[in-house]
Parts: sequence; C-alpha cells; structure tokens
Amino acid sequence: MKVLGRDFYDRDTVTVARELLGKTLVRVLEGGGRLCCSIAETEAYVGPVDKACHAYQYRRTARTETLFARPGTAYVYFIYGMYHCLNAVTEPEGTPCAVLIRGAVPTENEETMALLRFRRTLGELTAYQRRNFLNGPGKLCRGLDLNRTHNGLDLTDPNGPLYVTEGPAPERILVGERIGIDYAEEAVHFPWRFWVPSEGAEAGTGGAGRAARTRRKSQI
DNA sequence: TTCAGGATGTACT
DNA sequence: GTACATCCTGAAC
Repeated sequence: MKVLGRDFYDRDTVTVARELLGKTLVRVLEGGGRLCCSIAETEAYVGPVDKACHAYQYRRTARTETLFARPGTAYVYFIYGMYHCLNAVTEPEGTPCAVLIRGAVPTENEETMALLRFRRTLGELTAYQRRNFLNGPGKLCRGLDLNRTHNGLDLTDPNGPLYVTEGPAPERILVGERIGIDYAEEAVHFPWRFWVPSEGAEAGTGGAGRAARTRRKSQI
C-alpha cells in the first residue's frame, strides 16, 4: 500500500484531519513485528489561532519545537503523568499545526496490540476491553508502543518505525467539537473533530456523556 | 450502563 | 504550584 508523502500533510490542517480517516497507521516494532490499524478519529490543532494548541500564537518551547517541523513529522508528547498522544504535523515548516490521532481500529497483529496494551492475549480480554481497544489517544499509543522517543519521526518514511499508508475512504464521517480542552474558550466550539461511526455506535471517543462530565468537573 | 475519583510526571507560570 | 489534547477501577443504579 502506498505511503502518504509530504504533500499530503503540507495542506490545510482541517482537511488533513478529515482525510486521515480510513488511512492505515503502520508501526514496525524494534523486534520486527508489524502492527496496522485504520485511523478512526482525529482532531485538528491550528497553532496560530487555536487556544487549545500547545503552540498557540507561535509559542515556541522545548516541547512545542516539533510542531514547527516540516509536515509529515510525528509529534508525540507525554500527558497526565502516564499517557502519550500521537499527532501528525501539518502545513508548511514553521507553521505550528498538527492532527491528533484520537482513535483507530486494529487491522493487523491485533494479538500483539492486546499484549502491549493489557498484557493479556486477545482471548483473555473482557468484552469491555475489546470494545475500548484503541478508541483514545492514550490507548492508541499504548497499543502501538509509542512514547516520547518517537517524537520527531518522519511519517513519510516507508522504512521507518512509524508511517501512514493509503486506505479505503470511509463511507460516512461525523463532525463535532473537540474533547478535553475546556480551557480553550472560543476554540472549544470549533468543529475540528472527525470520526468514523463504528458498528452501532454514533459516538467516537467519549461521547456526549464524557464531554458533559468534563465540563461539570471544570465548573467546581 | 454510568459516574466519581484517583493515578501520575512534565511543562510552564 | 498548577494545569494538563487521559484512562482505569470500583461502586451505584
């Protein structure tokens, strides 16, 4: 399958976020194993105008440095003391924009992902665990064994440990507000979250219930 | 099925 | 010191 080139990422961030849905994320492990999953949920972060973005108004620090890199670079950061989030840098070099990969569906080597994420085989997982396999940015990184050492990788390199290939365009795409960024004022309402509805479920990562709970929490 | 609360380390003020 | 682009567990329904 064809690997997405730099031109794919060197475009409007919201467009890239929408078009990444259905593409295949490929992770080649140090040991040689290959994990594949279909991207099912994304969010756009547009640094110059977006209070939710780490590099809002071109804020440049050691952490955000990667956001200024050339398009097609992986931006992986550590959050909440335990988790990592994977982003793909977009737009021309020097413009701090990225697409957060929020969720995916395993397509190859699911057994290995189960071991990485739960330290259990697929057969040992509960129904709840199988239903919530890679449907969150922290879960995705754990299942694909991604951490800060992967920050700055080139996603367009077919010989690298992490890249994205073409995939079938989803039949239907849902659009909504982003999650977990209540501090971002007007940017909270930008419709920059995209996801592919899964069998029987309209909600993507954390539905309305989770968003409502986060809001409640922030009001206390 | 839904909710509340805690875990946890880094970046930044 | 505070906030953070989260997730898991256990209890209540």
